[in-house]
Amino acid sequence: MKDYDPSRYPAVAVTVDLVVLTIRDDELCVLLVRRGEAPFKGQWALPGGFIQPAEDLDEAAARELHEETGLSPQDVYVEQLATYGAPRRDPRMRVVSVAYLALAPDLPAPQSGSDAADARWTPVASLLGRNRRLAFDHELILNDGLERARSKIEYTSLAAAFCSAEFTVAELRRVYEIVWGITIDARNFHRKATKTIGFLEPTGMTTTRDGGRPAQLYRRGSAELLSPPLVRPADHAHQTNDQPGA
Amino acid sequence: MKDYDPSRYPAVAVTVDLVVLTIRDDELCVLLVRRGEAPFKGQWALPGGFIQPAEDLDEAAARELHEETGLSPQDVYVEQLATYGAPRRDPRMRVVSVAYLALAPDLPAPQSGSDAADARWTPVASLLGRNRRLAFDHELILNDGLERARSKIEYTSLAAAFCSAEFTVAELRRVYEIVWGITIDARNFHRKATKTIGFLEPTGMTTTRDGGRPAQLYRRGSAELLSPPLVRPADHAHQTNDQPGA
DNA sequence: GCAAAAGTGTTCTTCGTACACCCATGG
DNA sequence: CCATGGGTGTACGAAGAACACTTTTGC
Repeated sequence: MKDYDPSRYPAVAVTVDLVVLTIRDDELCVLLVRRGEAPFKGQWALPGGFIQPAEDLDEAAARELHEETGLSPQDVYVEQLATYGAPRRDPRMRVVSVAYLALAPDLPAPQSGSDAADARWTPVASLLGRNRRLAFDHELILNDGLERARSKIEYTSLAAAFCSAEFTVAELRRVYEIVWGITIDARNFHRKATKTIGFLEPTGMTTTRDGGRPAQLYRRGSAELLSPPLVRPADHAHQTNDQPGA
Repeated sequence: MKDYDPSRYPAVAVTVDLVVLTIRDDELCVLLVRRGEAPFKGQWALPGGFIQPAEDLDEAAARELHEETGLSPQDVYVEQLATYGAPRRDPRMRVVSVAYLALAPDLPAPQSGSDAADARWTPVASLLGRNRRLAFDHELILNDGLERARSKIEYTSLAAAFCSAEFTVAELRRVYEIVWGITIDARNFHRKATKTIGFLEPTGMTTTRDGGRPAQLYRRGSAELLSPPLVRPADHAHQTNDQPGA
């Protein structure tokens, strides 16, 4: 960052794009918006927008998230994912996009969308062999976000971000099963989750909403990191760019 | 990314900054350059510079790395770290900086520096209680890079990126000991490292450069991910933003 | 031979997995 | 009283930690 000569450098626009994940009807879903203008008019894209002069990147992500979903940051886990800046990723001009990953519980209203014309929760499984691709390089960003989420619930307590404020051990286990696409022994999971200190905080209440014997209700505990982690079988490598934390 | 009205959005400059780490004389060191102009004139900063019109972010990082160290990307591991864009992090104008983490073996020439006036390998330990702070928010970026590196060598084979092309198990163990700041049982480490398939590739050669009985020389294996990982004791949380991979 | 580092074997304990079994509710 | 899911006990085997011990060099 030496001599800055504006004539040598083109105008660069900086945007934030959001990979907002939730679990609906036992499926992992991502929030997509339909583009109203060119380029990629009519195609689905990740929600996002330009950063504003006075806001930090995290603030821009929180603002966009609120505009698209009506959610405030305390209800949702948000972390920076990665930044994408290939020269021609947007045909109009040079756009560098800072992507964020957000994990939300199943939302009462699908999306309020004070802003976006058409926003929708889309099961990620339905995007795999799809004809209609996502706009820009959003498919790449989405895949990076998915891998980050899959890897991060191993060693952090983030899986609880997919659950509502009070949840049962079985509901938490369903999160792992859906995000990882595997089945987990309910009894061993129960033992491990309840014995990991700081992971689950008992409320003293019970529920029978899942049928059968009443289950204890828990809140998210204070622990950020799980040690030992909850490891998934070593079939797919966890390969992304997030270290634990952020 | 709806209506783009340039008048509503200020000019934004995008830079890449590099956290280049190596091990010299049994210390973890970072490459710093001394700033020749205001702001922060005379202070130490991470190397970096503006992105150019036709290059992707990764290319910009590789170019800056080559300019500062003379190293080409195949000698060094490089991955994107995170992006920093607080409104006034650079007093001159709005600058969004995409930070990269690079891990290099101990370099024959400290730095060639065809470009930077004054570049130096600085032990990170010497930066802790230091009076002279780093320029901009580079201390924050450096800390994020350090935590990423510490966490990433647990579950990837990246520790070998700190070693020269051919290395012994003991030299690899020293990397872990230095980066994590702990001591590791040499015998158990040897067993674990040599039995992790894809981690080490035997060359058939031996060396006595570390004294004692001759040691086998190995090359970096093909494995990116280590399973099971080499876990450090659970004192400090590994908290960053890198998932394995990248 | 002695120091120093490489490398192997063994023991102990901890932890994950599999699964038998009991508990508490709704219908 | 039976189906359903919640929750506990236990046995087996794999893997990590600690450390005794052997190997191969330089001096």
